[in-house]
Amino acid sequence: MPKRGYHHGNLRQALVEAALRLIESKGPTGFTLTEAAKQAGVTPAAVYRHFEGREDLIAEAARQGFLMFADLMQHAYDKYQPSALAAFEATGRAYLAFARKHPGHYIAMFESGISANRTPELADAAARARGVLERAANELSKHIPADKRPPATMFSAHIMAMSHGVVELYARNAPGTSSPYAPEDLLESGIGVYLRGLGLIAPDS
Amino acid sequence: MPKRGYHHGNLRQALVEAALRLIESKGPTGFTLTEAAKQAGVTPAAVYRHFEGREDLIAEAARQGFLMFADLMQHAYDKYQPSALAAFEATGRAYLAFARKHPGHYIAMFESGISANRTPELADAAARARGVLERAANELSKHIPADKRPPATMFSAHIMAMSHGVVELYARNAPGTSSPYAPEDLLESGIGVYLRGLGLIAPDS
DNA sequence: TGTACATCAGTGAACGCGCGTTCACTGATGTAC
DNA sequence: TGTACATCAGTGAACGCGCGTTCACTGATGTAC
Repeated sequence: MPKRGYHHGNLRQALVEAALRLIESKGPTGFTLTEAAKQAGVTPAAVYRHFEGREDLIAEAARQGFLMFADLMQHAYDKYQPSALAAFEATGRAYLAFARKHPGHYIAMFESGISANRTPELADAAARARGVLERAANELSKHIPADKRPPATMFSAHIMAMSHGVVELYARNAPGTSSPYAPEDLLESGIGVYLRGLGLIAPDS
Repeated sequence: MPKRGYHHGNLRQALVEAALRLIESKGPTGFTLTEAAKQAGVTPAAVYRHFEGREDLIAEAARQGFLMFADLMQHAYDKYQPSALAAFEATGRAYLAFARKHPGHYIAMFESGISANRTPELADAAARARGVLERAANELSKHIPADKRPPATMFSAHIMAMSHGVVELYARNAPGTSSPYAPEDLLESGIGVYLRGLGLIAPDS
């Protein structure tokens, strides 16, 4: 962390990290260019050497998030290969694990109001994450008879929806909204029922 | 709409409605006390005759939303009785219909950062909405053999998660994030697979 | 019906604040010779 | 190695803005007699 001297060293990334910390602790609304600059030990004006403005900084945080997200899911998937089922389930668990471990990134990606199509770089990163889950769904769906197989994109959309819903409704919020179930259990059991519905798990287990 | 004269007539509700319009068009972040007052044809200071402040106004909008939400789901449920299955599916459709028809309310309820436990009134309204879905889930789960029946609260949590996820990921956003599927189809098919997984729909249909 | 009065919903001016952004600048760093 | 110079990352002051909130006030409305 070369900070001595007039120049910062790696201000761009320091700003992204400060932004992530702020987004995590204050929500996307509470995040402020000025505050991020202050946390990075720099004047607000310095931010404009590295980003076009506030939104651009959030977008970069989101982009890095999508890349990590994709890597994490890919890694989980690979680890449980060659079982398409186990690998798929691991991918689902990785979804929630990412949201828990990197809430700042998650919020920047999904709750900041930044469109995933804001820049080509951001769109690419988002598509890469989506691609991991879709490939996992695609592999898994080969185990369903072709005539009763839903499209893999629909299938993965269902899983993303349930995962995102669990994160938003049950894994966020400190107090109060408590459900009696741990988010992990909720998601795991929900995906289990769903996969049983697709005939991928034996009906009685 | 009695507006003539010095007094407004029904400023409290006019402010809630202005807030809903603003939240819908600008997001929870874009919503402003000052702007809501202006839209209601009134000085910002007048708001404080009816609400404690900005958050309190949003909370009231959310409260009204939860009540409407509960009514809408209850109505859908009643309409398809006595078939527990049809009634449950109708309730799921009502979820999405509400989110689509009343985006301002939906955002105030789920995306504004207002805790559902902020006031007893708000908590009651939220609990009432949750209760409708849980009763529907409970009725339906009676059709599952007791030994392989998941708790109705978990069951309804799964459905809420998937519904909320579909709303957030596929039913919001004007451009870009387009999935190839209509949110209604996505949710209906997702719930269908899920219910099949519970053994509530014949495995081959 | 008419008058006196209490209530209280809304006014308007003011506040302090932190925001995002701009600008001309400065001085540390890296490079060419 | 030493000097001259170009680059460019960060400064600091300033901007205009709209925010949420407060306050003493005013005047329309409703009520008692």
